[in-house]
Amino acid sequence: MNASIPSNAIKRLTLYHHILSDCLLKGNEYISSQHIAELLKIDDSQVRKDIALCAASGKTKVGYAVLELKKAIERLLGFREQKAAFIIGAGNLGSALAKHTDFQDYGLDIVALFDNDPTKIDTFINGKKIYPLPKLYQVATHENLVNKRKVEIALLTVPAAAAQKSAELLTQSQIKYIWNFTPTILSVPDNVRVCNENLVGNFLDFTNN
Amino acid sequence: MNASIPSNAIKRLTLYHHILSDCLLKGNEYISSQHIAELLKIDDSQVRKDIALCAASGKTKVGYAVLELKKAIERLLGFREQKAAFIIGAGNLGSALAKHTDFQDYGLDIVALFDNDPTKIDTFINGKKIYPLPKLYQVATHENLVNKRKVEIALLTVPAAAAQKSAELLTQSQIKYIWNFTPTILSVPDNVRVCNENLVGNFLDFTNN
DNA sequence: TAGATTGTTAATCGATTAACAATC
DNA sequence: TAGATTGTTAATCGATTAACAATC
Repeated sequence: MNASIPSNAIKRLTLYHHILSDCLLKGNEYISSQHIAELLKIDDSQVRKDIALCAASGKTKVGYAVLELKKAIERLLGFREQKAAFIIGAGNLGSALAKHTDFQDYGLDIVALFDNDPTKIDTFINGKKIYPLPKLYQVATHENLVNKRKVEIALLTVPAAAAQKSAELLTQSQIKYIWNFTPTILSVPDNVRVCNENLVGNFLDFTNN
Repeated sequence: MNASIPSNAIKRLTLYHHILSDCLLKGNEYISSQHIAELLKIDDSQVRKDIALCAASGKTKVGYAVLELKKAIERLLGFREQKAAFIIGAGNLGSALAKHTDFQDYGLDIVALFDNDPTKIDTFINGKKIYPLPKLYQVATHENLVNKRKVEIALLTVPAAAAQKSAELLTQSQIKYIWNFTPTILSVPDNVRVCNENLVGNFLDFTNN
């Protein structure tokens, strides 16, 4: 919620949070910055600096209280407050994301899917209904079929060829954030933000460096 | 292939490459750094600097030759040379990745999938066979059932609860790169590299900034 | 005490942006 | 010519790492 947290810190804090959840399961009460750093193969002073952002404090000689630190991260990143989102495209990827249990825990609430395949319409994935894509505008703006909540986020998982057209429908439907899982560059108005889930880029970086 | 290319540059160059493919389809012969920058909402001198890395050169007043630049990026990032990989977990996410047409174009060649579900064994996804997970070691090291190619990369798409155990099987099977799509932190030996596809982190960063 | 760990400052390193001469 | 664009250097900005006093 605080715009001044660096992107990289947000991403690392999310990973720390995963580690802390693990610790709780294992019954570990304390963890040191060094231990976290080791698991992620990063610098331990970086870990302490990131933790300082959440105003959590540790104990000399023992480290950080796992439960307390976990809650501090949750407060900082604000994932208690749920954000509603649509998934556009109910293929394998859309389905996988609709089932991704973590999203719910981290503040992303998938409220519905949209697809063009008639055999999928009105079926459910993980309790979430699939609507016909042409109904998006209606669902998003007027009828508010889904919990009367304002939905500003869409996960775009349609085939590449349909991506730009879908993006246009999304902007017309007052979506403000498009999380783009397709391997295409979308052209959208300035008031819409796109985040490219650049899988190929991640792969090339991973195996080249 | 050149370890000195900054991560961010690699990721941006991949996006430029997507844009260039689009241009070709549309029949545009030239593109300016400004135009690319606009599409990605970044700085135009950044684009020129990234392009300088591939030793491609543009023309004053007209920009860069699309086809030439595209090839230069391909040379730089080396995705002509295919790298073989396994997908571990043939659920929705694994299936989606197995069908992802882009991977092939960018040098990632999925050669087989592995799963524990008996109903999936010996079926095919996008022409790629699904093997029983316990056979991984054998396939990866001895029999070399798959094209006699050395496979060092695995995409991990199993349920979170099975992630660590799968990672151990992978390291035993001489996998060197684990692209981790599960929301867990893996503990692996130092000679194995893990890349965490941190979806939740990307989401939090995207909607907070 | 000796040793381990935090919290924080300073130093380093790298990435982005600004600026502009050169070019066509 | 005037204007647009590259290529590159310099300036800025931000992120990571090193170092170490304070603490228990």
